[in-house]
Amino acid sequence: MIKILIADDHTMFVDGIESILKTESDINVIGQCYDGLSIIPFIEKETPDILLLDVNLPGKNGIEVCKELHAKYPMVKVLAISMFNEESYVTEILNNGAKGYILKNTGREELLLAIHTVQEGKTFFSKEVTNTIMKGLMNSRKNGGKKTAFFPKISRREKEVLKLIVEEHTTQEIADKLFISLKTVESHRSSLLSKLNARNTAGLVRITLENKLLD
Amino acid sequence: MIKILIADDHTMFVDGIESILKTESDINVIGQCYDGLSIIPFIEKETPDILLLDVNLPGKNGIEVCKELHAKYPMVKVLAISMFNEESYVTEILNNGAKGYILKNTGREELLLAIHTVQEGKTFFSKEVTNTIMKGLMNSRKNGGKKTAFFPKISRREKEVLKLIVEEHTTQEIADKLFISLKTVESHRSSLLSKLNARNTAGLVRITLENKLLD
DNA sequence: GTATAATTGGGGGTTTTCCCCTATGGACTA
DNA sequence: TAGTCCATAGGGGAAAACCCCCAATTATAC
Repeated sequence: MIKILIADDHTMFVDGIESILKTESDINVIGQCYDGLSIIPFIEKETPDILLLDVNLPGKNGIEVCKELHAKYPMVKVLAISMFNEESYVTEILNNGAKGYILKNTGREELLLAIHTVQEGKTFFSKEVTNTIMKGLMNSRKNGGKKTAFFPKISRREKEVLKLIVEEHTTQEIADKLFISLKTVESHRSSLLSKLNARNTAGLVRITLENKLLD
Repeated sequence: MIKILIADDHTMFVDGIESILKTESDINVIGQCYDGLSIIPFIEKETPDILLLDVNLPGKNGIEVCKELHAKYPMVKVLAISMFNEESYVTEILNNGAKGYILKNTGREELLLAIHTVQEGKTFFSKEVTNTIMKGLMNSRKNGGKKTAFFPKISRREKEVLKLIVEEHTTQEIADKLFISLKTVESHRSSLLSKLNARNTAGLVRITLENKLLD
């Protein structure tokens, strides 16, 4: 019996996968998570064999979850699911320990095949994803590694602050929401201005949206 | 027996909905379409009671399909499904004859409720969508019901100021560039804040970019 | 195991934004 | 012709953002 945990913020999608898997006698869905933050606590209570993990999750994104999970619970096999065949997503989550990557437009048969393949300790990718990985490898050989990173890495906390800035909150409001001092938020703001090379809040918001830094 | 046609390009999602609906004795899924172009031909052969229609479809998008369908086959009730609670999507597809709009993060129970409600000839919206519609209505009443602008009209000068704000210029710099007084620019800023219903510069920039107000 | 980075926080100050008020001339329009 | 919007501009004040300085603790990476 393969124990599976599903993590996706789209309820209807989670219900859908569950309905598909329910008909399989050797698969047991032991739980659902609708955001990134609840996954680790769930696994601390009950360990699944496979985690079906959406790459774009609210709270804490799939890549971060995968990283943490791979360190703490390496026996849990992560099968990443995503709407997008995005090179950056694929590469990053695979680098963080995911055993497979399938797209949301793959069918029932392929989903079951992916689950069984991953359960046997092998890796599984959708056909389209395989192509993407190939392209990625070729590019990285051409320019010798990382081609992205136009921006210095933004930390977890900075990203939280940035999100609230974009949502029109003032520094004081952000401090209250995050239970930290006004001065700390000002620190993060100033790091963000410097890292993103912005002159003011307007620039912060523009650069964030134009480069989809919060997705 | 309610006959349903599902149209969504994400196979896994289609399978999911189908699995959910299969357990209902009064619902019969008569077909699946994975792109916009195949929907009308299908309906010409076999007419469903309800079309579960994804707003973002390859080939021909959901809004166009809905429009054509509403003209040719008004008896088919369209229940729009989308990943996004986007005001423009919601308003447009409802203006083109859709009977309901639900998000992909609504659960199994709500999906069934939506189907039964629409089948009775009533309309159904997710809670979040209702709020979006309300906002849209308020805006469209303000500017006399024009469908293009969900925001009050922004004047030529205001647009110039807005552009410079997004480009990270301060009020003083904008005044110098446009050869007008600081106070005048402040006037325009404050009109913009009020018209776009923003709290601060961050909101101004976010709303501008999200709604492509400068294109 | 030692750098490096992240997170936290404070003092003190300047600049910018935001808000209230008023006001005038011109252009469009009901 | 009166009413409304637009663009212009100012006084005065409160709030927010931005800029230096600094420093402690904790992660994380190499």
